[in-house]
Amino acid sequence: MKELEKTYNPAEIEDRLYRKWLDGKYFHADAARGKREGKKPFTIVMPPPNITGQLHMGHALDNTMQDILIRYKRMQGYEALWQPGTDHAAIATEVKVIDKLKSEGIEKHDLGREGFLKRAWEWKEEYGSRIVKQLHKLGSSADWDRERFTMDEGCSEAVLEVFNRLYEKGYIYKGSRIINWCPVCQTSISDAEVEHVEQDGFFWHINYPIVGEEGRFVEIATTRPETMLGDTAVAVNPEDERYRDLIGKMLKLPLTDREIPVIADEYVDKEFGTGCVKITPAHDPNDFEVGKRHGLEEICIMNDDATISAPGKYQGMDRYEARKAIVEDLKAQGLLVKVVPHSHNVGTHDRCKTTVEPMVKPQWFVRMDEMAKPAIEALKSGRLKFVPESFGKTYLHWLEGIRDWCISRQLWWGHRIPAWYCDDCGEMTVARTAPQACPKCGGTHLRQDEDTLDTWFSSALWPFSTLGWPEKTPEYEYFYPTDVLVTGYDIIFFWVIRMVFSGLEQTGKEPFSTVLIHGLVRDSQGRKMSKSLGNGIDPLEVIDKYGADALRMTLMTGNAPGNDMRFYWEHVEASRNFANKIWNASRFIMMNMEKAPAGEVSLSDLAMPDRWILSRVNTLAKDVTENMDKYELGIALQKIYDFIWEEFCDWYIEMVKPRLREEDNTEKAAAIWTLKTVLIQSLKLLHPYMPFITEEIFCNLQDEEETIMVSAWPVYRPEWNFAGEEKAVETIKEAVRAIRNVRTSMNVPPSRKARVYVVSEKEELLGIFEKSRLFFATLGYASEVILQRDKSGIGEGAVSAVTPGAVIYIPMEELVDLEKETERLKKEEERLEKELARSRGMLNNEKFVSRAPQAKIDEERAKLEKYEQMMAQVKEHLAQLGR
RNA sequence: GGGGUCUUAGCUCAGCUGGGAGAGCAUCUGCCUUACAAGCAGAGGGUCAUAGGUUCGAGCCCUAUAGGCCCCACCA
Repeated sequence: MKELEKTYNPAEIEDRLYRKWLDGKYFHADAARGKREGKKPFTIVMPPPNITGQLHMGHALDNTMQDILIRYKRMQGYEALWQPGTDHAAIATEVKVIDKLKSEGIEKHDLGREGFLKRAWEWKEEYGSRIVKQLHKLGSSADWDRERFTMDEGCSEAVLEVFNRLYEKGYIYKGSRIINWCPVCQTSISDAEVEHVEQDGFFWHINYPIVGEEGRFVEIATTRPETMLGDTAVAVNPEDERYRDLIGKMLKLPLTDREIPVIADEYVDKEFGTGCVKITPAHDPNDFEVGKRHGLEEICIMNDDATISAPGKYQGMDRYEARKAIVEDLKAQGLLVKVVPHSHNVGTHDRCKTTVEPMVKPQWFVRMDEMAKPAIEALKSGRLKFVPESFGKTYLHWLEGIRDWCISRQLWWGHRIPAWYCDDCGEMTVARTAPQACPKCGGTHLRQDEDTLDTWFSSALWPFSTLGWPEKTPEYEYFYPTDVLVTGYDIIFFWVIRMVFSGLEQTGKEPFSTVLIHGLVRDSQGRKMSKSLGNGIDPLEVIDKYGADALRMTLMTGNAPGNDMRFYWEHVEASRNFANKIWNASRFIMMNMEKAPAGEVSLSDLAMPDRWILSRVNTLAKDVTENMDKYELGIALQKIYDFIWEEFCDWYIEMVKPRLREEDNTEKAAAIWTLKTVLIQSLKLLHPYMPFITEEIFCNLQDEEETIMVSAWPVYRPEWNFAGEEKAVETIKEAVRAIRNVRTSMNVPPSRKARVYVVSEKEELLGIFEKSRLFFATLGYASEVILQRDKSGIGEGAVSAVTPGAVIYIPMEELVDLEKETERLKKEEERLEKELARSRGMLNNEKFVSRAPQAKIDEERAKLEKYEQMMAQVKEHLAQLGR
């Protein structure tokens, strides 16, 4: 045991302790050891941060929650594995690397695929570990020895295996379908990556002339006039009387020399627009479907960069430029009927915010219908559950309406699609390894597909690929399926759902049983933290200034699952203050431990307050455990906070001080033993939340254990339950509060001590005060405590305070202000009156008495009795004062 | 259009299976009481959005309404 510094200095402590934990291998989980020692596994896979990423508040919250759960379970004796790793983040990384190359004056395509990938790997080596180091600063107790990367050998192996299996099963196919194309990133993206943004635009009403009927037109309305170059029909609703005669007629497509038919399709809403819709199968997902139904030609009119490819005057123009030109030309030809302002949802690429261009391209897809079913069943059966539950609905809703997943990306950084094409016969071969020759014609000129896989394809396998799957490794056997997945609600679609169906399909099991969802950390004004706004708070800055424990505590207090929270520096300060509080309480306790009398202390030696606090911390352990098991991390923390600050520091330590000043005796020894014991219990309960400060104090406090990290989690002990003492101490506390209250209202300074009379007819109650005499006097600023059965000898100038079962008198001759005293008593009378009315109302209600649980009724009766007693006392006093 | 969620003290938020409304910060009043002024002791402050309903009893459950936020969706 050594002395602590006078003020808590996190910076000095945190790095040292983290190093110690790493060196001690405390984060390491081991399947063999777990099995050998008969421990139950507990596993969390860390959502792999992008290698492009820097630690932000979202990571800090996400990882704090995981660390809390892992540390908790580890202390409970589980073989707790927190599996970390990083994600190659296909698009994000590719963009970064391209930017870096540009700054060197190099274009991606100048380097070629090989050269580019070499640079990308270099980039990964340089920056990929940055975020991992930042997670260390947070105190994350992940098993870093097992750190994985979505593109490492094992994970790539898993990707190959899954791709092949799904292909063999017919769940992966290649096809020319309409997909979302990002003209800036020059790649296809999945539906989940499209963000719909409300934009102000226009409805252009355009007349399409009817062939052979001079002067007759069909008026269509469109928000995207430029796509008319790719129109291959105009559709009306078959039920629409207005246009029935038009069906089958041909229209002259303005600005082109093409003629297109009028077709009938249910898709058209009679009520919307003009009831006539131009159909552009190659550039609109709905039109694509209509086109398929009617066998329409798909005319692609755009290049990959969204410039017009259709031959003619618009060729080469950007899509918006072309829009302008086309509108002008239509106007010139008198075909533009009107322009109506119209706001509508526009699909944008979530990463770069570019407006997505629907395009028909050959891409790879995963069929979702079959795999969605078991994923839906997993939730419905309860094998998979969300916390909070409401997110289960989001999950179901998405799965029930799921469409095939476009998994091919026109990027270089990622897992290359394992398909090879024969130059000789055109045969396509999907395989686990590059085929030597074409299986059909035997040709040896094989080219691998140029595309790579959606980055989420590999993340979807993360819970098992990181454990060695498809090999049946000891880790996979022991730790899989994992237990909890912790993540934000914003990536349920991207990731959680895909992990669930992948896990079910490949391993036959849900990859985890619980999904713990948290919200966003917003700025103090409630805005999302973002780079563009510049309102982000850097978690590392918070750690530097206040320590990781304070940051963690800030993120966890008052945070309920799924709810967003706001970040305030004031909250960090409050957390820091709490750390300081514990620090100083510990300092005080250790100071006294040095002066502790020798000898063993047994439970029977404990005084009333000792038993009280021991009983309280015992209950706390039980409550906190229950809350944590229900993932109510914020509630558990609040309880720990309240216990340490109020019950332990403000009450117990103060109660014990007088005893600590005495000569060595059993009572003093008992106090010191209790202080130490309760502190240790508290530190353990707090450790998952504030790992550093608890470890530092724990290690200075005792010599038996090397770390709090793997010390035993407090469990409820029946022998520490002292219900009688709990009640007794509550009585004393009420009396103390009453005294303080009276004194404050009389403006009596604490330095002025006074005699305190406790008057009660109850022997038992006087007995409690007798036992508490010493600390009661200190807490109540008493020069002397006098216990008696009646009011004799107290004199006139005494103020009084009514507590249940006893009345307290404090002689304050010259300080007594009759007016104030009366006022105080009247107020008390009023309060009691209300309570009595409430209580009597309940008990006089026959239905309450007949239907409420007996315990509730008894409780209420006891209260009534108590209030009646107190009321009688108050009235008596008022009478004495002549009021 | 569908779904979710929120509305509780001046501010930010908790409130577990329904049983006397809580915390932090802020405000006010006293205190440097030898662990802590990053502290101690007190105090004020809430028709729990509104209206119905269920119940002996509702901040909590049900219905509707208003407002905020979010997600999903193919109305061109």
